[in-house]
Amino acid sequence: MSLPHAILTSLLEKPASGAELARRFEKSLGYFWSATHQQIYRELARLEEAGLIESSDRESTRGRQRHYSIRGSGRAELEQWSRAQEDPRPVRDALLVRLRAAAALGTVEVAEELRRHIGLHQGQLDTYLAIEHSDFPDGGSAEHPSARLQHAVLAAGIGYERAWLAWARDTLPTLPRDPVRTG
Amino acid sequence: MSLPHAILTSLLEKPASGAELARRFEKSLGYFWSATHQQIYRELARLEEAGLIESSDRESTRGRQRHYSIRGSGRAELEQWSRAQEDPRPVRDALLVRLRAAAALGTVEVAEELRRHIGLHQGQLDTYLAIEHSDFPDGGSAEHPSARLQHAVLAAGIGYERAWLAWARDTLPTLPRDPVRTG
DNA sequence: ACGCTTTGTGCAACTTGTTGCGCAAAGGAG
DNA sequence: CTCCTTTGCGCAACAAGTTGCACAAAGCGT
Repeated sequence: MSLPHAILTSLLEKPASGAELARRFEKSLGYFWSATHQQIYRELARLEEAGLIESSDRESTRGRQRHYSIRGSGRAELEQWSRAQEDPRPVRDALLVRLRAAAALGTVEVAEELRRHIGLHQGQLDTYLAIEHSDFPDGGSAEHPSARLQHAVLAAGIGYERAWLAWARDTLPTLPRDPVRTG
Repeated sequence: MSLPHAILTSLLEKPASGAELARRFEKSLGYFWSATHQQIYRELARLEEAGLIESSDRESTRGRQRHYSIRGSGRAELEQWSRAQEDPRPVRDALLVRLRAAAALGTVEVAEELRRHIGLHQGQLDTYLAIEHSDFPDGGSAEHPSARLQHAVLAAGIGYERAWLAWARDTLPTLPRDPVRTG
């Protein structure tokens, strides 16, 4: 899939230890490709075995910090992957399955859960906007290409959350037994 | 996760064989929870073993069609699940990882791939709109609750694709080495 | 020096999702 | 009837993702 490539990307941006990578995946990269620390450690081991990355391997470092960096072959692999064609994966949203189940059952109240999700998505949107404000203070006009791409990635997240919220706020008042609200 | 519940939902809407379910997952349900036929068969076996569904089990039906329908306990399980709280899963979009890799590499042309994805998403949007046109001809005002929910689910897909396309068309002209285009 | 907590690393087991293949039955073409 | 394709069912193997636990080292308060 693309977890190894996400790790290579992060290591290319800056070398790091496994724990540091895990922290990055909690924040920036993980917003659109999440991973647990176990996934990361396993993948780091594979990448090192494949010769794409290297580590400060003081012998028998169990419990000690290990620092990884990308090698030339890793960069080449990443370059090839980022040029390749890969179709988008279908969306997966359990909430929509539940709405459909609720429609088929006819007896389930979903408004409250929808409101809860609105809060969560609003929080995510706020996070994105805060990052945009701090990392891309100008309107995006005078950035150099690399910053533009990073900004574009962030903009995708912002656009997604806004669309989700707009849908949810349109949908909420149409649900049965739910008072009409204006978002 | 929620594959079993997606199957229960589909069986509640209408009993079916495994192949019929697989076809439905290609179409409506699978737009927001996809599954291969092997996943479906495996899950049907588990659900039957758990007593949530039942099948026309003419003994040793290898190669023959087997018809499944939901039982009372299955409906109860589905009802409980659709009432439960479950947080949304983080987005996963490999294209965004690739954009970020391209930003870090600084040497990769991504405009063409982005254009290709625009075509794919536009196709998906068209599909959704065609379904909306045929299944929900009136503006959504006079529908009964169950149809409203189904329409809301479809609207989520439409909103998602539109947001994605808007983002992509904003992003495309800002990419390096790419002529400015108006969407 | 001694515990206690936090951080970093990792194993093991499990669940979920994917890919590739095989086989049985049905149905049309010759 | 026989061949051949399509449809439905399913196994086996694998890849990806998750959960729970364990253990070593470092930092910290006492």
